Order: sequence, then structure tokens, then C-alpha cells
Amino acid sequence: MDYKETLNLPETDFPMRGNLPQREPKMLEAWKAMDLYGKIESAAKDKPTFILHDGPPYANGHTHIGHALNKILKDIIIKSRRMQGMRAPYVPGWDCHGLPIELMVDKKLGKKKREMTKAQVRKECRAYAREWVDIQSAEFERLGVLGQWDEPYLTMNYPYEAATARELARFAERGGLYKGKKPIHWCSSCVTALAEAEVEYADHKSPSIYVKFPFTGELPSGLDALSGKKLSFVIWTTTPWTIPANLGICLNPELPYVALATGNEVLVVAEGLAQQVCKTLEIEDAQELCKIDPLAFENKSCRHPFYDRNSLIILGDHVTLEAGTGCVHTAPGHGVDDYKVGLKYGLEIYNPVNDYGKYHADLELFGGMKIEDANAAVIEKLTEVGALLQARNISHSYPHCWRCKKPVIFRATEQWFISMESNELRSKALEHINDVQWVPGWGRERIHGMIANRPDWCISRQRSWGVPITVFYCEKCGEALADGKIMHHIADLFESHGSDLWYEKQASELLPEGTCCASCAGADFTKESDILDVWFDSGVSHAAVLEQRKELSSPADLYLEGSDQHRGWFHSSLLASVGTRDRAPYKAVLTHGFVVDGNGKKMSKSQGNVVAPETVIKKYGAEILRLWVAAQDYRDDIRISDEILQRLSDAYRRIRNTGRYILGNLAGFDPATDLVSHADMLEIDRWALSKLEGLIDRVEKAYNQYEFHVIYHAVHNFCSVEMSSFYLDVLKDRLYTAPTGSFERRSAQSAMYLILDALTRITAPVLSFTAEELWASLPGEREESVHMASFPRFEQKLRDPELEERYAQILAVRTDVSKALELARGEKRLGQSLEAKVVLQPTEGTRELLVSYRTELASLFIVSAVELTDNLENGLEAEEVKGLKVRIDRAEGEKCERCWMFSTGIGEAQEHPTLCPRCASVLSA
RNA sequence: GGGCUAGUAGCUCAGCUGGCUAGAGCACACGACUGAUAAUCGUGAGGUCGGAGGUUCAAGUCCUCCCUAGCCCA
Repeated sequence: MDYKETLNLPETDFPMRGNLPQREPKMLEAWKAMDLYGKIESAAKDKPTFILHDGPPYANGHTHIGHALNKILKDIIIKSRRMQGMRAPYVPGWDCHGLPIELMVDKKLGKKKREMTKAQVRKECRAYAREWVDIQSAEFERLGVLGQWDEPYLTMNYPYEAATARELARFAERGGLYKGKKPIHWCSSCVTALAEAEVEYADHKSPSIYVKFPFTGELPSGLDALSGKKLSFVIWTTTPWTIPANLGICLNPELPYVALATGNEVLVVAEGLAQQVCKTLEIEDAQELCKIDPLAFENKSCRHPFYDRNSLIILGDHVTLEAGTGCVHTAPGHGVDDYKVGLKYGLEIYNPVNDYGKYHADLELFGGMKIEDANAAVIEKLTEVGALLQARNISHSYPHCWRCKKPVIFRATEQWFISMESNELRSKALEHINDVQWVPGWGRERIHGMIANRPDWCISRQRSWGVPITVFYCEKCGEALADGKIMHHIADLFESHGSDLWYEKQASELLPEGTCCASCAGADFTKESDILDVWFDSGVSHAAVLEQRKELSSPADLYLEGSDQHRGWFHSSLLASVGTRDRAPYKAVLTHGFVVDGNGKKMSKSQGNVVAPETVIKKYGAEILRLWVAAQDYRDDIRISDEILQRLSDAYRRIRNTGRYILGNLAGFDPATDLVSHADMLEIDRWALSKLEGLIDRVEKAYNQYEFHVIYHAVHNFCSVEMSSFYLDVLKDRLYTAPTGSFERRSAQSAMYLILDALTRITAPVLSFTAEELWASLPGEREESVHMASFPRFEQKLRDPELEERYAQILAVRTDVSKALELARGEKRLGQSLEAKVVLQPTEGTRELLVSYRTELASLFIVSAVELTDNLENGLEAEEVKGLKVRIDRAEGEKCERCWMFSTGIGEAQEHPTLCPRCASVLSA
């Protein structure tokens, strides 16, 4: 007879291999078909809310691994909150306006664009953005992210555009909006102002020139050594084209300067740079005539090298000894520091360069010239007038346009600004930063520093694809009409027509009837042509989305984005909210690091180290990507590589197989009728459940603290260490050989059932696909989807520390037994551990425990017999439990054909001559 | 160039306020099993805790400098 047939071996349809790339899409379809998200939402109506507000990715291009990281993190958080009993809606969003899309559309349209109106171009942009929204949406959904995908928020939706215009109106009402002239990054190629975020630094070759500005006027007293000498201040610059706009020379009031005689002239530079300058300029005969006190020269003048005007000597702290001469060429229209110090000294914010990067036609000497050509021309002119000391080329870091990659210039133009000072926006924002929980904590310092130091917010963009700045100009006197009431009126019009209306209607059609100019009473107006910075768009999402959607609310519980958003969305959202509502739009901000390659290097196309989510999904499945997100401590940079994915894939299989094995042993188990109560269970089963409670406790805490890597490690360890290598291994004998419906077997099954049920639930936020698959195979009444279920409640009373402690000691002994068995195996005395009898000489500390577990030990060690003695000969000194002695003997008796244990009682039962008494009795029952 | 963050075995992570021969799981090697089998079990070998100084009886843990990497800024 084949006794294998009489065993209860595992039996399940649950496949060993996940086959994730194939299985996942089917599951996604099923979720969609059953409207899983809708069901979760409607079932959660009366629960407390948790609002995670989605930061909108830009609707252009395929999603990359960073997007995947971000969305999966959000999904894990939201799912875990739901399973904790909260209503956690997820409304994804997209940032749809802005330059990159407009440029892509420009490219697509080519020459056709010239015949199109702004309104027509915008239509194209809208369609283009929509296309990418749909593509990205599908890519995000593929990750298993559950949300309101059929109704996302788009910054180009009409109501959103209306809300954006309304928020601008609020700034206007509060007096925070103003028109000013300021030097800003300007891309002459894209013909637009650029935000800080739109500027990239890259190496660039520039001329490096040293220029003399001859001192004019009276010398301060006490400098007799210089009287009658040709005195010049020496400046250094890498932008010769700004020399025509030079209006001043700036010295640091704290630094000593020196007058150096060389040839028949005298040059002034900072003392700390004198040596270096002389070396660079190859001046060998320099002699220090005297020190120069910068304060004595304040408000005196030099002469411009080739224009008939003066260059004012001024003082500023921004002058350093890092490079140059310590005398800084100052053109207030072409630099931030220059601008600031220029304002202080009443210098004109002078900018002779037009939108296209050419000098104004009326500029003396260089009128109409492109500034790219101007460097050479200016150098030539400087040479001609004898002002040039040196011209070379250097390579240095220089700002470039993020889009066209061309070098940008600094140039003062008329722009709309949101003031950081009016209404104390800056100080209020800084104050409200403290109301927010920043995770990790250094996020607070980071954004604080940025808000504290940032200039006014330039919200003007000279492009078409965006929400217009809804102000008008009087045709008669040019006065700007930026009236809050009127702007609200326009916003109302946008509500149903979108901001496209601005481009389709005349000013007179948009303005309320009877509007007239406050300064000249004129009744004819033109529209502003600038549009809003896209950071303003997304920055008002708390107003446009959280306050608008009935299922959402503001402020949000959590914003979660990459750490770069301290200067991006976290920043603009804070300003937009504090500026209009005097509060932060979020209660907590969580940031994650950036995805880098296996060596910690950033990903770039040129390096060829880019890992696309699509590739991972095709090879491993989205589930592995989700596991990857969970496994890494995302507060730092997050690495991804083949090895990492392979390891995760292995870990996944281990978790999956643990589930599968338990399912196999649960065949025929119905918790409704077969569940053994906790109190009745066998001790080791209670031990397993005690361990499970420990896991549940840890995992729940980790979810609360957003420490998902802790969950990954805890779950994986639990499956490998507690379950697979010990508990489940020990259980085999009982599960397989005991009668199907016996108490011993039901006790084990009950524990396993509770364990797998809990494991499935607590891993569901991470392993969303696999948990669902397990869920469907688990016996018992349960919700339609694991994502509609809740976490198991941690039950302190199910924990038994004393029991765990006893088992910890037994496990230590078990380790030593395993070592001894391994040694015996090495000597070919043993194959299966069941062939062994273990003889132990306990230590003082373990004797009592081992004696009391005498009858259990063989089962726990998976050997055929264990004997205890106080006088063991030829015993091995144990390592784990010092003092313990172990000897491995051959098990006595013969091997039972059914349970494979060795027994001296084989053949006692006549009808089963090859079975041990235990098995025989099972069969005859 | 400045600010912030990080650097523990091949990989992912533990190591609290300084006190251990620096841990875990996986991977790897070797072995066992063939009743979790493209599985499972056991054993073993892997680290001068980025580097150099310093404080201390004692430093992965504190201080300084440096290197490397990432983000942000100039």
C-alpha cells in the first residue's frame, strides 16, 4: 500500500509563480469592472478623513521611475490609511500649462504657427496636454495605484483656470500684486522670462576681461601719493556685453583696497586680490603706493570707458574676494546684486537690450547689435579706447534655459510680481512653516531658508499657454487696471468658458460695462498679454481642488513629493495659501529622495543608466516595483539596479510561497466550523500567533510613521525565519500525518489561517496584486476585495512574552542541534534529520526548560528522538548555548513508511506492518 | 563656490541618549531532502562601520578636516 495517499499533503491551485506581468493587467481590469475605487469611497462615507493631496506631474512625456516612486508611495499610504478605517480619497492631478508643452506644440506646428491665432495655438496645447494626461494616467494605473482616474484635476480645466484667476484676484485685492522692472533670467531664444526653476546651470565659455575705469573728480584727502597720477579702478567681468549698461563700480566697505603703480598709471584693486590680479595681468612692476579706504570713495565717480557719462563708485556687501578684482562692474539692469545695490544708490534700472537679445536701436555704438556679437565688439571698443587690460576666455558655470538649453541673460523688464513684503507675506509664510510637520525634520530648515531669502515672486511669462494675468491697460494713458473686483468678474467668465476666452474676446467684451480708467477716466482698454507662471497654477491647487471637490478638504493632511519640491510645489503652495488665506495648505509634508542607479549616480540618458518603469514592469511586474518602493528607505536617495530588483524578486517569491504553502495546508479548512479558539490551541500554535501579533504591532507602527522598509524587512523575516524555517517546518508532521479533522490538525490550521489572513491584509497596501490574489484563495467569508478590508487589530492579549522567551531558548538549542546534525551529515552518518536521535546534556540554565519540553523536543527539532542526560559521553560542545553538550546518534528502530519517523514499534500493528504505532492508530481509527 | 542630506558585509536594512567578539534577511559556497520541488531545510564563508586626525578608560555611535554621492542654490 502507498501510505502517501493517506497523508494530508498540501493542495492548492494557487500558483507558485506570480507571473506578474501577465496577471496584473487582468486584475486591474477586474478592479475597474467592479468599480473598486468607487466602492471603497462610498463605503467610507462616514469615516474620518485623510487627505493626501496629489502634486501634479507635468503632462508631457512618459512617466519615469521617479514618478513611479512617488505615486506608489502615495498609494501605499492611502491604502494603509483606508485599512485603518479612514476615508482616504485620491484625486490625481496634472500640471498642464506652461512653456515645455507650448514649445513641443510650436515644434509640431512649425511654420503653420505663424498663421494661427493665440487662441488656436492654445487649442493645440490643450489637446497635446490631454494626450499626455491620458498616457500618463494609464501608466500610473498600471502600477496598481487606486484613485479617481476618470476624474482627475487638470490645471487647464475651466473651473481650475477660473480658480487660478480668482486666486490672482485675491492677491490683487490684498495689494500683493505689482508691476515692476527687475532683472530676471531671460531667454532671448524662447523670448520669455524664466523662473529660477526654469534655469539650469551648465559649463559655458565666456570672455573674461579686465577693464580700467578712470577715476574722475577730486581725490579724497590724505592720498597725496596719488595726486597727479592717472588713477583707474579695475573691474573684471565675464559679460562684456553688459559694459554699455554699466552705471557703477561697487566696492566692499569692509575690505582694504590698494593703489598699485605700474608704468605711468595707478590701478585700484582689493588688497586681498592684488597679487593674483598682477599675476593674471602679468604686471611685474607693480608697486603699492598706498592703501585705499573704500568708504572715502563712496559716491565719487569714474568715467565710463567709452560713453560720455560717469560710473558711480558705490559700496555693497556682495563684493567678495572669491574672484576678480574686488571692484565690481555694476549694471543694475543686468544682475540681481547690481539691481539691489543700484536701487540703494538711486541708479537707473537701465536695460538697453530688447526681448530678442539685441541692443535697442538707439544705443550708441552698438545699436541693433545682437548681444552674442556684442562681446567681441565691446572688447574691440575697449581695446580701442585703451581701457582693456586683458581679454581671455574662460569656462565656467553659467545659467541656461531649461528648455532650449541656450545661455540666458539677465535683463530688466516690466513684469508682474507678487510682493514678499506686502501683507508681510514673507514673515507670515515663515511663521506658518512652523505649523507644519516636516518629515524628515530638516525639510523645515530647508524651506525656511528658501522663503527667507527668495526675491519677490515674478509671475509674468511672455507666452501663450497658460492662465492670463487678468489685468488691463488704459489705451489713453497706459495706466494698468488690476482691480480685484474686475479680476473676479473675469474669473467668473473663465468658469464656463475657460481662460481661452481671454484670447477670443476683446477687452470691451470682457470688462464689466462702464469700466473706466481711474487715472484718466478713459473707457478703452487693452488686455495684458503676459500669462501666469505655472508654479502659480499648481500652487493654488489647494483652492482649485481641495476647496472645490466635495470629497476633499483643505488644508490637506499630507503633501508628498520629492525633496526638490521644497523650492517647487511646497514652496509655491505655501505662498499661494498664506498670501490669500493666512495659513499653510498642508498639515504635514513628507519628502522622498531621488532615484539613482546602483552606484548612487543620478540617472541620465547620456550615462545610459536610466531604468524605465515600463522595463521593470515587463520583466518583473509592477508588484516588484511596489516592493522596491517599500523596501528602500526613501528619505535618502533610492537606488535601483538589476541586482536590487533580482533580490526583491527573490524576496517576493519567498513571501508568495509562504502564502501558497499555507493555502495548500488550508485545503478543506472552513474557519466557520473548524476554527479552534486561541485558548484551546496547542502551545506552538499560540507561539506562532504571539509572533504574529508582534509583527502586526510593528507593521502598524511602521505604516503610521511611513517607514515602509521596516514593513518589508519585518514581513520577509517573519516568513523566512519564524514561519518557513521553523514553525511551518515543524508543523509538517502534524499537518500531514494527523487525521484530517483532528484537533491537533485543526489547531495548526487555525493558526495558519489567522496568520495568512493577517499577512494578506498587512501587506495589501504594498503587495496590492498578490494580496488580492491570496484574498481570493483564502477560505472564509470576506469582502469582495482585500482593499475594502481592514488591518487586523493588534491584540496585546494574544502576545505571550514568557512563551516567546521559552521558545527563544529552545530555538537556541535547536540551532546547536542543527550544527551537530550537519556535522553528522558531513560524516555521512545521516541524511534526513529524522534518521537521528539527539542526546543532550543540558546546562544548569536550560535543564528545567528542556525537561519540561522533553516530549516536544523531537518534534521541534524534527528528529526521531531526543534524550536528556546529565552525563553525556563524546558530546559536542555547543556554540549557541554555552555549556550545552550534543551528541547525534542513529535513531533506534526502523523508519515508518508513512511518517518517516524512526520507531522501535514498527510492525506492532498487524494490519500495517511497516508503520509506527502512531500512524497505525490514525489509519485504523 | 554655498546650504542641506547621506556613505555599516555583493544587495536591502538594524545598530536608541558612546560600553558587543558590529547584527538580520537575501545573494554566494557547501551539504540535505525529493511529501512546499523552477520549491524547502541546514551549515559556512563575507565588514579595519567612506578616509584621516582628535576627545574619552572606551567611538559605527561625539568633534574637526577631507573624499564620494544626491537635492537645492549661486
